[in-house]
Amino acid sequence: MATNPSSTVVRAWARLVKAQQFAQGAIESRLKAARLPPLAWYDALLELERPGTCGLRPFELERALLLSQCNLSRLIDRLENAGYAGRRVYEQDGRGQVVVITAAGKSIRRRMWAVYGPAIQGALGAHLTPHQAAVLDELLGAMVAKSTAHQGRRAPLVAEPAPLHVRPAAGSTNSPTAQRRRLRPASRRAARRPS
Amino acid sequence: MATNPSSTVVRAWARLVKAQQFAQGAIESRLKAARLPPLAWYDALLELERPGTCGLRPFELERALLLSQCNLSRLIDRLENAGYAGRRVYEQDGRGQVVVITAAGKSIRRRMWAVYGPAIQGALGAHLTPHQAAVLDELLGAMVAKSTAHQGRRAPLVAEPAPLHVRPAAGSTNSPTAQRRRLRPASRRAARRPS
DNA sequence: TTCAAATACATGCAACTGCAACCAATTGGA
DNA sequence: TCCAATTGGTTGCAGTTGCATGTATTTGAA
Repeated sequence: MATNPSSTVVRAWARLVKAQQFAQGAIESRLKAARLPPLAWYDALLELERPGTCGLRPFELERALLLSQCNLSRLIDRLENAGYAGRRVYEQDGRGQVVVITAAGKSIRRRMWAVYGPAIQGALGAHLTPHQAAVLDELLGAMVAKSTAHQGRRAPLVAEPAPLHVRPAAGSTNSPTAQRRRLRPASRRAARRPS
Repeated sequence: MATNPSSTVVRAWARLVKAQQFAQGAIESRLKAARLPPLAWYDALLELERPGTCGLRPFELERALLLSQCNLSRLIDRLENAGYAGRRVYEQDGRGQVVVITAAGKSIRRRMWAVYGPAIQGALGAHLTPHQAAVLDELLGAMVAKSTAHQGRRAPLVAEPAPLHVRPAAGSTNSPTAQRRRLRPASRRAARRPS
């Protein structure tokens, strides 16, 4: 376990970092140029839209997004201030919450995908043949799976990144079952339009 | 160019992000546990140690490390405050500087590698066969090369991540040719031990 | 029943990042 | 020669992250 990596593994690691930084930089700057929210918002909104309309507990989002608890809490703040998500009390456990996506959240996610999708293609897809993409996908998938299973000290991580990106998401915007029992501190930061 | 990516490419992208985050998190936390500086310091010190003892201009480091200029300036501040690097005036151009690594910098880089190397192996190498590692390395290398060549609007990026990691680095710590003409503002932030 | 431990989430603080603005030296015409 | 444009680097500010801590609720065992 404490052995040194081969030079191939080291080079692969260096390139993994560079490739990710490069692609993320390009994507992030395209979103910014379109005056859209950052990537992290998209990921969160996508997760929230995924499981029907029931919403997600913050700690579930935390694992799905690989975020620390405190940062997730503040990300939800921002989404809430922007009107893209809302907090509901979790009836079965007074400590807990359920985070739900709003209609505006669904809308902005779709608008982001219109930029995000082509940006992925430009940063990754354009440089790979379909076969290369499949091989890369397989290798990285195996790595992620082993990482989460093996040394999964932080969190189990979401099982699959999953390709879902545009979906009807049948159901009403607000869950009628959540009765809004008022959330605890509620001393949230002042709202700021993401403009 | 504005086309949508295949679902395979999207999944590969999602996994690229997860794999990188996971590995980086694991590595970073191992360094922290060993009370060593963060990864970014290592990368910078490695670049500084690479080209003989002549040092590097900040804008060269900027491209090598994929950092913005303002952030690099502050990273150099931190390295300087920690005693791991120094600024020298660039005689041929009064605006410019040359950043050089100190003996302490070389020493800490080696101590970091003792943790960093095994951490790479644990986060990446342990999950890949040698053949898989070679394939991943190839694919990512091609991607990085195409990215930098194609839409290289930010910077040319370093040609090769290069495996060099433990090296004699023959030469004195301080270049005897730099005459220390005093650097401009010099109103640096107060030194803080990285401890 | 009661209370310590665990869980779910929030927040103060320091550090780090990106953006925009800035200053100084150099270059390149007119 | 002179001055506008460019290049090299720094800094103020606002926003984001990590760490440690705090608070409310629930669980579990005596």
